[in-house]
Amino acid sequence: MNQTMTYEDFQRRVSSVILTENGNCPVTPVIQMLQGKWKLQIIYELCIQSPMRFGELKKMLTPITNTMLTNALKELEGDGLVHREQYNEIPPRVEYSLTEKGRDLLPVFYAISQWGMKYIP
Amino acid sequence: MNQTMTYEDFQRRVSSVILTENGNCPVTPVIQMLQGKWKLQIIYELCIQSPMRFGELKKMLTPITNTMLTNALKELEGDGLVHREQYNEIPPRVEYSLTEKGRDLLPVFYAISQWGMKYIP
DNA sequence: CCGGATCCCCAAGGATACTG
DNA sequence: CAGTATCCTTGGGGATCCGG
Repeated sequence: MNQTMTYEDFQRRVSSVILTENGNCPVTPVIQMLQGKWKLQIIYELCIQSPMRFGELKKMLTPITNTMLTNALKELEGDGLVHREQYNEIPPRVEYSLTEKGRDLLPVFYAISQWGMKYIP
Repeated sequence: MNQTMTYEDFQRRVSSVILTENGNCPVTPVIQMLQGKWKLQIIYELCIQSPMRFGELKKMLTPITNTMLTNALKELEGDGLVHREQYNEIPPRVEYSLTEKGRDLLPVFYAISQWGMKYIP
């Protein structure tokens, strides 16, 4: 998959790659899931260090606002990529980490990274 | 890269995967490049058949409007993913095809597709 | 400390009419 | 046929203030 392929090779393979049996494209929902100004950065921070508290994430992602961080984390949790662990203490403590589903995105990031290193100056 | 890895493996590898030497993340610009409601569908159509004329693309992507298709194609051409070939005939004819840079996205689509087939019901 | 609730802004998305 | 030009709508992104 890594060397440059001819257009004929590409066309021969593409239907099995980006189209499933029922005719749906599995790529679109994944791209949509990773959209949003802060999501990739949040995932990246949780890759480097995990778990992370809300305040730690906010500090790393400055100048993100509380609202934006809360919304992004909720969506990531809703998509099953991030796990939220709440401890009922005073003062409150909440820790975020990647799920297995989130960690399984690594091959995706790897492929994108390879492409980016080749084509992004 | 394909079997599930432990979180320790993941953390050990991630910095080399989604962070380059200069500290920039090469993933973000690629995701941004693929954003937009119609771009992935356009790329997909050009994978299946190429070259395609403006009207053919418009027909395949119904109910896309002229404005949206024009904008998306211009951005894709500006990013070097799509090639535009104009023939000075009457009536006018313009054909679009993927560049090598665009075809090289196949490993990315493949990785996303694998993830999607595992996690998207 | 970790958010929720509101209100605002602007760019992306889109409908419609027109043209070389 | 392959677009342009124009105007309109929508929702993601964000600032600010409030609460358990």
